[in-house]
Amino acid sequence: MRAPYGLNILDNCLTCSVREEHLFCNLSVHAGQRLNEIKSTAVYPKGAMLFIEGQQPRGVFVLCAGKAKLSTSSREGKTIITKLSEAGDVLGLNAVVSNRPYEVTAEMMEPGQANFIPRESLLQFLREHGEVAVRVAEQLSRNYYTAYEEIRTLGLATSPSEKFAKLLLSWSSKNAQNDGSMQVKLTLTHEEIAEIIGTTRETVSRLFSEFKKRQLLQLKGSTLLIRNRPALEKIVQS
Amino acid sequence: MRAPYGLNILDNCLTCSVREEHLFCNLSVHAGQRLNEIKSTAVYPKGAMLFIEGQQPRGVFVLCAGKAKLSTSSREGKTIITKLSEAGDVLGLNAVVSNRPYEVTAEMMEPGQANFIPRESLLQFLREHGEVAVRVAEQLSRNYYTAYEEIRTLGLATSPSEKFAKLLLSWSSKNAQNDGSMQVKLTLTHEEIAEIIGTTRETVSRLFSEFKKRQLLQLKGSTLLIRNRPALEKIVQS
DNA sequence: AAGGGTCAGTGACCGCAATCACAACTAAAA
DNA sequence: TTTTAGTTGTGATTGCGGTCACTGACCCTT
Repeated sequence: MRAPYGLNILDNCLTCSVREEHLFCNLSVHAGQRLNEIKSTAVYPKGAMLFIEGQQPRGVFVLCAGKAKLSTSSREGKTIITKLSEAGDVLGLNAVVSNRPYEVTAEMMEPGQANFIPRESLLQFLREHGEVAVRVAEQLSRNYYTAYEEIRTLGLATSPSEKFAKLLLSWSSKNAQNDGSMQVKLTLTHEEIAEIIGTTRETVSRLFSEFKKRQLLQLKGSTLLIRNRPALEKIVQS
Repeated sequence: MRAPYGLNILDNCLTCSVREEHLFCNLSVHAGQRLNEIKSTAVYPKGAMLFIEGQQPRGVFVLCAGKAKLSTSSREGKTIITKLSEAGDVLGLNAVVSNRPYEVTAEMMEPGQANFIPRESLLQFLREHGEVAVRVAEQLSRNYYTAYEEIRTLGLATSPSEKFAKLLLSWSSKNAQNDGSMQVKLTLTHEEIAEIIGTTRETVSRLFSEFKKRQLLQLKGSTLLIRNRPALEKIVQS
């Protein structure tokens, strides 16, 4: 079966491999079946908005394929990206649980697929399955810690170079190689990186130049190669 | 009964007036009794640390009297205050629920009193009382929204004056008067205000001077009088 | 009254990053 | 191909706010 945007629709993208620890993984058979009944799958093009900051919460989205960025904007148009989400992540959970407007905008960064679970169905489901409700609480707590990390980055780091180094390290730790250096596929524009670390596009551009000159990183096409991790760590806490 | 620090010890400061909506308010009789058994009350002097960032979570503190400030610091000593807590607030909940280190330091800003509930007792209590567990989830969600507001302030507001104006407004909205102007008791030092809005003591001092000159506020002793709320709102979104 | 401590106000200096402006480059569309 | 839109590199300029330094006000202790 062939879907638009060159994606293969997955029959049931809630299915998880055994090792995964996502919110809806490893449920009881009964809970899994019920979940399948209340979810609906859809395919989204690049740029699609799953939901927008300020909207009343309709439900949660479980990302199956593709990446999404979560962001908030001020009235004057300044935007910060607070999180990059990947397959397995649950989006909009806080808003749904607390019945407040979505606090962020979720936009697909590439074509992808997501399961949608309407608010009322989910809440009913949680009432029926206490085991899952506990998982939700844990997920909320994890979200809180992520937010707190963000606060520390924005509030404690002084210079853009410090935040940039921190970002690079967070990327490289996810893709650690066995040898010293490590590489990441760079899918973000300078503009987007700027929105993550709270600076301007030009500054990001200059930071890349500077870090290249200082042998901290290297670019081969869109592949980012971290050359000197210890030096980056030193910049972070300088 | 007379306690040190000029405080009267409250027999049971978990008791709430009917209107209050705190975490442990309006519980069932049974739950309330159980809670009383596992809590212990203590009195703290100004400057006392209830817990420190990075410590393993021992339990939660329910503030009964006095104010506390929650803060995080970087290794180099820079500090940001993320929240000012008052009577009724529950401190350390996230760390206890998720069993991660306290993410903040909680310091008494004035002499006060708090109930301590050990981690294991609380978790057991929550398992026994599903009703309360739900309340906890809601509280966690509220904490998350507070954190998100902080992110917006730090990430989207550009100038210190913007953040300062935002802070003043958040104070004045809590103490709105029927006439146009509104007043607040100012208990924070310039240094502390600086740590809230992420700038330096000197800048805060200059902001006070500037805002006084522009007729936005006025100081009578330690009483802060907001003179021109609309103008402040304009600064926030400028 | 004298001393030490914290806190507040203000001037001088200066460095960093935002802003503006423009050119070079890439990649997909016509 | 040519066009067009989006992205990136870099120079010049400038202003804001951090840093340093010092003074004065206030409070508490001795």
